[in-house]
Amino acid sequence: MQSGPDHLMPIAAVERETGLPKDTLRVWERRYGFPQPDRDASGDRLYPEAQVAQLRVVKRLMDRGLRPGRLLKLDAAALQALAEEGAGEAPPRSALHDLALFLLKTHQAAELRRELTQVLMRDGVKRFVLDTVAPLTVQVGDAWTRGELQVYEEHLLTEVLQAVLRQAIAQLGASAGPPRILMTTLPDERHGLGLLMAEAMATLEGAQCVSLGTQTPLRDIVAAAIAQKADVVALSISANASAAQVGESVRLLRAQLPGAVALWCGGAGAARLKRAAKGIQALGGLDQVSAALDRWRAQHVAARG
Amino acid sequence: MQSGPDHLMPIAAVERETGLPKDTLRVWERRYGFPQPDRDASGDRLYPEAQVAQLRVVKRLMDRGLRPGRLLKLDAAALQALAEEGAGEAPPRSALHDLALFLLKTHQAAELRRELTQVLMRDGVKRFVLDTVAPLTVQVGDAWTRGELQVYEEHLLTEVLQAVLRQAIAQLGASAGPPRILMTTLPDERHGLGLLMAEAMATLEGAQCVSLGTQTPLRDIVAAAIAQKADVVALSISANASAAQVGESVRLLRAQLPGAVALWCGGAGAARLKRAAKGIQALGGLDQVSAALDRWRAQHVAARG
DNA sequence: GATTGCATATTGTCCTAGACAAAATGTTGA
DNA sequence: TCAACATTTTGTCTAGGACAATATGCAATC
Repeated sequence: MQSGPDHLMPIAAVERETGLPKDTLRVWERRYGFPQPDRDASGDRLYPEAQVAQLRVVKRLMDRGLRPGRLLKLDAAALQALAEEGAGEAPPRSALHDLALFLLKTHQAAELRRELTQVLMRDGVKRFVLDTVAPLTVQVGDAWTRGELQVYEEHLLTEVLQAVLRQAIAQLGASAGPPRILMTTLPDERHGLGLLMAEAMATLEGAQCVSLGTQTPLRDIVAAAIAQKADVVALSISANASAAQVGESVRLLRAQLPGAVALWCGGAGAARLKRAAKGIQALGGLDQVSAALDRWRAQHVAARG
Repeated sequence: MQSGPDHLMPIAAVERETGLPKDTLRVWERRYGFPQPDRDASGDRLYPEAQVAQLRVVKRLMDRGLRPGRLLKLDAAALQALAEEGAGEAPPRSALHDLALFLLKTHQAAELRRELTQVLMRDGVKRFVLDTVAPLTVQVGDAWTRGELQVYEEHLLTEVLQAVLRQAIAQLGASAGPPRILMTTLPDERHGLGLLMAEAMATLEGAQCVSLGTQTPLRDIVAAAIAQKADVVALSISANASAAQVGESVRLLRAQLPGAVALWCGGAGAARLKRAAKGIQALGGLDQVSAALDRWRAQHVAARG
């Protein structure tokens, strides 16, 4: 992050940095009076770092379901208070997390990977996912909100974590039994880390996972579910996706999948699904994967036995 | 890819699909009369698949350095001819490539990875990179141009290839000696595959590579080069990046790096660097990594001896 | 009380047409 | 052959309006 209290960014940079489209930034300025960037000699917007920081907080709160109409009337202090209030349980900040963030900022990807692999070996897959990976992603999200982390540094961490998790999954895969779970995300979802964590948890519990990766078109999900004779289709839904779009997609998917195939949704975005329609099961967290599997097996043994 | 001869896409979808910003699409229509999309009831643009296909070809040719002013006057046939002419050596289409594309389209990532790893074991790292990975990326680029591959499918292949290459590099790393090479990309470069191929080649030749991953800010490259006591800084530059931006960045980097540190540039974008300024060495292809290393070692032994 | 239906408010994205600075190209002179 | 300058090309930005999709508030019903 460039320092200097009066560091100014053009609108395209703000779009990259915050993920808010240029059109949206302009219309917010017109409607709500915020952000209110400076202008250069030819009238182009130049956003002070402070406003960009506030926009990051706004983005974060919107991902939790709050709406811009309210947020953009608040000043920086009120916004900050709201963010901290809603943050829920203070994330346990460990020495490992600090080390990871440091390695990330100094681009020592290989070192970071080695460190994480070591933790994985020491704690085992389950504890690694629940106590290290999941909190780390939260920490990194917070660090991004505070402007301490570049977007590409977040990408780098994601890459490293994915590599470590894949390696872990590959070493588990041998003893796989039912149910067969088809894991993927919806077409506009680009976050694959949650998916991978879920895959690790499920594989650990002895399920047989087949991952299609991210951004699979609905028709392909359906086709693969049938071709692979999946018992369960599991979707990972991040906080980014618009609730409406997701709801529609999930409903459509449920309609097109064979009735016998269960549909599980996890991730921050899954919590925002209205009342989960029948035939759609929302998992509140990674720790519920195990319970969901137990339930499925109980029902299935009963049905078959 | 949705079929149907009259499949229509809104402008946002075209942006996603082609990588051409909405603003650019609109100004091209105003200036050159192409593309000329249909309109829906409320006047919003709807692009027929044929025009999107042509836009993909235009994008491809622009990455080779051609300018839109010329390209957009041509009709589909002329454009196609130009594309095939410039394509140079026909890429050797092997059975493996067809298999890889098939596995990609059916989302069988794990299977694909297994297949590629097998080829890697059979052929060795050098032949794997030169004969399999590099041609495969070309094939995939072509397939994208023809609209046969979704963007996310390209991402998926990239991920798989990166995983396989990383694994290969990790197993080579033991016997590393001079020169120490710091490998990375410029800040706006998001393609990391070329970097990884280069790293594999260099590691294979006994060099000691330290990778910073993609999108490293200039200051961080300089800082890392000094901290790591690098002999060489190697940049991977894809066809996407604007030649001017790249030129400026490279010049700046050269100025800030210690004089004793060599600066190597590779990738399709490196070829477009004007006359390479003194102190900047452009590598024309992956097969030149080995020669560049030999040269460096010869000079360095001579200087020291 | 919980759910459904409908009116209202909010919100993101798209539109037009103009402007301008940065980059590429062409031209001139050493 | 190279540098300096003029011209054209090109991408990105601006303003203010519009509209459809979504969320919210409220009434009516099971």
